[in-house]
Amino acid sequence: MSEEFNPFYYHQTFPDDDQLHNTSGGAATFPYSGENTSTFSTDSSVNGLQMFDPTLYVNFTDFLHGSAGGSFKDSGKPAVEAVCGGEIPATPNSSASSSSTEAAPNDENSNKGRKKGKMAEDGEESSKKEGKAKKKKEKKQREPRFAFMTKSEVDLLEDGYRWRKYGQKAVKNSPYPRSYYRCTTGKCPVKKRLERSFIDPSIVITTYEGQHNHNEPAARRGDMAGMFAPPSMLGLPLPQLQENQSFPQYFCSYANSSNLYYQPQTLAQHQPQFHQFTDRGLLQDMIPPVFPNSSTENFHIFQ
DNA sequence: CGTGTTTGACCGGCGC
DNA sequence: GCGCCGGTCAAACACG
Repeated sequence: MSEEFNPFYYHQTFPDDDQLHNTSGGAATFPYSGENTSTFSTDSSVNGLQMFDPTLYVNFTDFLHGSAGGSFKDSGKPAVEAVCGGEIPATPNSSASSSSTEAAPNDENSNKGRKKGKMAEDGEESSKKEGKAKKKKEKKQREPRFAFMTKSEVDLLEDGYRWRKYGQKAVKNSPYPRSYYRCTTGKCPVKKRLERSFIDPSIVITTYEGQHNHNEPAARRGDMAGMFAPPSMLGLPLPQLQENQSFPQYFCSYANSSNLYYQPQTLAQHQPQFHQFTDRGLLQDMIPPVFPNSSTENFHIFQ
């Protein structure tokens, strides 16, 4: 494995969203760095995640290890850094909230419809069928998902929310299992999955699904809230490019069925999300992330 | 005792 | 219809 963080870039798509899969390639010019024109391809995928060829993204590495970014290897402590990718609905604000409110009851229904498990011996048939019939009515809709990768020695990264693990499964073709977590705050529908990349085991792939229905992360220790959670998952407005930004250090993108949105951010913006762990997992000089109001207007679009 | 994890069974979708 | 697979359930367990 290379010593440097290899910014594989994952981009989440829905299984039935083949528009993006049909995209054979494209080109992007990164703002503020005229010569940084890269191509991208979407011909490979892993577990439903589009995987961008990292070799085409040398400039990402430059961004991530740019002058202001510093080295992530300059201490013996576990280091973390992240590249994120994801998908937002066509109208991020409205549909995001509606989808989350829709999903909560759905989830409950499905749980009730099932219940039981190995304990079932007697008159289970009826309830089983009931559950099936209910299920059949409407195809379960996928929540918007947002995947990003973090180079970290710890699997479960502190993101300010409280999570309960509810499952673990072996991942096909990977020696590393996938863990399933649910947000434990109230009836929050958000789930996340964690798995290590089998390509580079030092990388943790985190996939968030759904939107938190509570504004504030349930700050547990008040230290790292919001560190690794993508802004959209925090219920925060998406970050906005500013006039005086000169060096994008952090790359964040979203895609819907027709467009891939991306947005570089300044170090100042992403700094709260990129830093070293100390041995206690605490951070010094923590400042809250600042995400000015924004919309997809502020994103650049691959077409 | 409350909270969180482990783990085998179960469910439903999907491809063959 | 069958088997595979990803996702989820929930009892048992661990721990503070």
